[in-house]
Amino acid sequence: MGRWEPNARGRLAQAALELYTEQGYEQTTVVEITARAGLTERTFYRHFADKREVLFFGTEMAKELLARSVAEAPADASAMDAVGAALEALGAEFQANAERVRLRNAVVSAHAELRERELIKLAGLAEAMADALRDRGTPDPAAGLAAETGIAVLKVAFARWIDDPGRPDLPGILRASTAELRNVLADRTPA
Amino acid sequence: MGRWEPNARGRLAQAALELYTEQGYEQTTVVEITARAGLTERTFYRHFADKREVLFFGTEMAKELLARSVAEAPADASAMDAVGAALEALGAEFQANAERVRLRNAVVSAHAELRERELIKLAGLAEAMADALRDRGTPDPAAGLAAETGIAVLKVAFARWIDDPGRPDLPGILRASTAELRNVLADRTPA
DNA sequence: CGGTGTGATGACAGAACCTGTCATCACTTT
DNA sequence: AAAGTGATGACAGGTTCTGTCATCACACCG
Repeated sequence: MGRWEPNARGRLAQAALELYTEQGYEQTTVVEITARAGLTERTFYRHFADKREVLFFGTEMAKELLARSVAEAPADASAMDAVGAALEALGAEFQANAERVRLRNAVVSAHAELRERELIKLAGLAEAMADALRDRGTPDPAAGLAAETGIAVLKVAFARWIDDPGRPDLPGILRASTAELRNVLADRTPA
Repeated sequence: MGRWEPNARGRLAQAALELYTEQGYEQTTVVEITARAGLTERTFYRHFADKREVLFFGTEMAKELLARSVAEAPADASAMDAVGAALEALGAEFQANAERVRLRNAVVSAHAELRERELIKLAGLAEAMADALRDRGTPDPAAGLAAETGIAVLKVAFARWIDDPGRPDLPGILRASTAELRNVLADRTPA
């Protein structure tokens, strides 16, 4: 449907990531982004709530993936096992797009503003998992605890995945981190 | 030492909390805050990095309290026990200033911008605990996991404390939540 | 006692972010 | 062919935040 070039949203996101990477987030103005995408500043704000949001396109998809994975876990799986399965599904997705994920992460982690936005998105993911757990019968506060703890594991595992390009198996790191956490909680800190 | 009225920083923080409470965060401009404090806009930004930061005065103190509590935990305490002790110390502090904490929380939780800032502060608290754990010999990734998980417990327990004014014992809620988490991780979801 | 810092503040300009509002225009529907 | 729709452009304007220079009380120093 288009009098105009198609996919304005995608063009804006693409232009933004390029410019943020090329010359830095703070050095890039919204006008520059829209100029590269062949649009005007006002239109940028019709597609994205603010200058940060353009980098968090995929969050909604991640949320759905986590919620669906929790919902589809075997009925006899524990809450934490359902969360673990969801995390591994998301980890596999990250790994399948490793290059883009790493590039985006480099931009985000370099700017406090963007890290803040990332954290609230992660909180949203936790909330989605908690809701899905409650739907399958997990009571409170266990649902919230399992979900928040899952995000804590995701943070730690993701950081290790980023730091160690030689170990590309993110789902494996997630599984290992969860196991490690069980040890930590069980009071047997490993050597 | 002053040609000017003393404690400009405190006056600004006080005026800001008042105005945010009276008329809302978004409806309050920095100029209004400085007018009430008898200063100019430019001076506000000499004391606080931005309009949000003025609400996060106490974070540095909380960070020190957590780090100190972890460091001072018995040498034979596990990582998670040290984290638990630190959380309870912070919880006691919150409870001792319950009114102010609740008031501030009402403002923060009503605005996404402020929740973002809160989350990055919480991440800073986790980092401080992780550092303190490493100092006392906890290896990675256990240190990061224990710290991040501790913050996850804090979030859940704090929310319960806020939601249920009839149950004022935050340290107790923290201890119970940690115990509950051990159950969740041990795969025995309670009735 | 007078000169010279020093440090916090004021004054002012200006860039960038974000919003409200109305006009435009191709395409669709009736 | 007329009316409707939806995305975009154009423009004005408020707010946040920064850079820069001036001011002024106090401290220190000779």
